[in-house]
Amino acid sequence: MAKKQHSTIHDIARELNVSASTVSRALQDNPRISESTRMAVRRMADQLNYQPNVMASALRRGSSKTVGVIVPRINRNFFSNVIGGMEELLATSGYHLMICQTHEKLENEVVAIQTLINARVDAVLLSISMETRHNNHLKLLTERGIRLFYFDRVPAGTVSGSVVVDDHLGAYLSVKHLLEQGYRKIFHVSGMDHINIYKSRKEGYLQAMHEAGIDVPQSWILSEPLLLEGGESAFHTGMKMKKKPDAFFCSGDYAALGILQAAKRVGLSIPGDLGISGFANEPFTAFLEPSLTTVDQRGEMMGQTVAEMFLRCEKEESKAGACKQVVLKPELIIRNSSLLNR
Amino acid sequence: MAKKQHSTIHDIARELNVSASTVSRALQDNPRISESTRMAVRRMADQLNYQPNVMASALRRGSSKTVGVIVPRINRNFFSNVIGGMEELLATSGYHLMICQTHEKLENEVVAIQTLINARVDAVLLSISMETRHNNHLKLLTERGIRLFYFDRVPAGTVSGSVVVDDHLGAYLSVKHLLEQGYRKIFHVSGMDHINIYKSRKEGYLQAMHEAGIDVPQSWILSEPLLLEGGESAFHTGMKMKKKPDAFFCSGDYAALGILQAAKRVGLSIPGDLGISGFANEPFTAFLEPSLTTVDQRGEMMGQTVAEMFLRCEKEESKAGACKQVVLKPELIIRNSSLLNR
DNA sequence: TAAAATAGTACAATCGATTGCGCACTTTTT
DNA sequence: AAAAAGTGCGCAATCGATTGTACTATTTTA
Repeated sequence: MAKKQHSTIHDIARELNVSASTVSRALQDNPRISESTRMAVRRMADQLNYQPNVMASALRRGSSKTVGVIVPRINRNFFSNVIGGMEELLATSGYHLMICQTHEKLENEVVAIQTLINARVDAVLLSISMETRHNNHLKLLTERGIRLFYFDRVPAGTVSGSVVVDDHLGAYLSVKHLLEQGYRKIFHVSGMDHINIYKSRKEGYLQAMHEAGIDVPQSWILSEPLLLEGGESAFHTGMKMKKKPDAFFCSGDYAALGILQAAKRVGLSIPGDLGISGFANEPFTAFLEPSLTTVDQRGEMMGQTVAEMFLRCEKEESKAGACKQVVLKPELIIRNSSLLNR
Repeated sequence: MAKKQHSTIHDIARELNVSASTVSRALQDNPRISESTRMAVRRMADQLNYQPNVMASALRRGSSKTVGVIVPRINRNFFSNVIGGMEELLATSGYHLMICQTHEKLENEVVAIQTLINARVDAVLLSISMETRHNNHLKLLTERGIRLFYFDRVPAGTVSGSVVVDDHLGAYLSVKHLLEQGYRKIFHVSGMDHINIYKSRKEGYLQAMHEAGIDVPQSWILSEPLLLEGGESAFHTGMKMKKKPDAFFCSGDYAALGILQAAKRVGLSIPGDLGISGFANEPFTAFLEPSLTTVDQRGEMMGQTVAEMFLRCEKEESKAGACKQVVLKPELIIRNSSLLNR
């Protein structure tokens, strides 16, 4: 089978006895081209099944119609939702996604940034890795005039465009709900403080507790990896204390699951003996027994919102820094793991 | 802040008083360039922080160092695992991923193909949508000399390079396990037959049943959408029959979950009264009560394998068609929903 | 009616890297 | 010592689209 060549504007030009520049302008609806030739060009273009070579045009104008996305892991429910949301919006505006994973390693993040710079992406949408504490590598982007937008995980002190969910509020609502159910000794399993989201969740927790007039001793806040094992370990730490918790608010669903499993193993009833709430609304939380109260982070909407923000900035030629910071409202999803009085 | 320009091979050439072509060749380790100039070029390159413009080189050589990936949905556990696997491998070889979703619509698949052609991707890795029954749109790819590899969902009669999991075997193992547990009237909730994976799973089911000397009437095979509701509906259909099922083998985990929930709602004990097994090893299956027996499809490995296949073909200049079809071994994960005699 | 404005195109340079061909010089072969 | 082979590099064309400038009619204005 002969390899069919892509046709170019020159092919169209030759067929029509005009110049390539005329074809180029006609296809861009440049007003300097007469209606008649514009039409002729269009007709010939799809007769030849012309498809513009994006690389040629990208090379010329310096913009690739591609945006880079950097996430810790693609195969994490939240992030794949975000990416899904982005793709939907950007695809309709003719943009492509280029996706990189950091696996929570700063080193990979640096490489990814470099890669995306080389690919001459028009913008980078980033959720920083756990290890990221400075932003020297991000300066490379702004130096090259590549817009940078953050979502979900934003480095401390960021003023540039970003979309996050109101973690503080999510935590606050969740803890308030636990308090309303009558729980008092609510412990908190937190992540690491230098990641904004975990810090905010902790603060939301503290605010709800303070408003309820409950003094939270340091010992109630357990900093653990937000995994099954972390939850398990937090559960046992809590249960060994003289003043045992009657509920746990976790900054992650897996940690909450770890607690739930550990609690059931030692015969505690949930929510009777122990209330539990998590964070993220992982798909499995709905199917646990009891089903797990959690906070939905609006992943898909977050993706759409960042994408929208980028598109708007692109149109208005404004800087990413000038774009505001959007804060989405999280949704508290009340399920059985915290529903005492019904 | 002045926008720092990317430096080019011409900048390097000027500094060193050599020609751009020499620089280009030096950077490619072309043997016709002397060791000394090669070194000088290298040194100057990173002194100027040179980064090749991939678009320029892509334009010239007609290859973009990018591969397109088309999946039904990014935010589905299995597919995000696959993509994760691909990314890992391809990134280390300097390839980028461009990702499109079809949302199971043929129409979107056609658009995605066209998009990827325009982006001049070096290859397309595809898992077809539910609606895809012909492959006219795929011919566009081969006509343009773009390699096409399939994973997981392969159109009937495909000979080109593909990676699938042995669905037949997975189903066979699963059903055999159910039989060993003593279940006999094992019903099957299947997907649609024109998708190879569902067809294979059904055949695996049938083979295991035949080998056990059990005759499977048509009525035992329930074709339902593989969702919660589909499972629920299948459960009720089965329970209304005079000869009720004592187990269900489902081609999807969500359908299995639907059955599990429906069964529990009517007071059936699992696995005592009813055995259940699913397919896909969704994360939630491990946390159900009882935990769900299922088949793992090796998503990450599948992604790595297709990526590897592409890289190999690329190196050997062989055609995708010449690449063999790899069949991965699935892993039966036995959990409590089917574990009778312990 | 001559000058000025406008419309519609074409020319040619450009984006940055790649590559076939050829030139000059050195080394090896006969 | 002349011919052949090899080495190291530069020239210039090329990939396909974009765009500033120039050019030729045609139309409008003074």
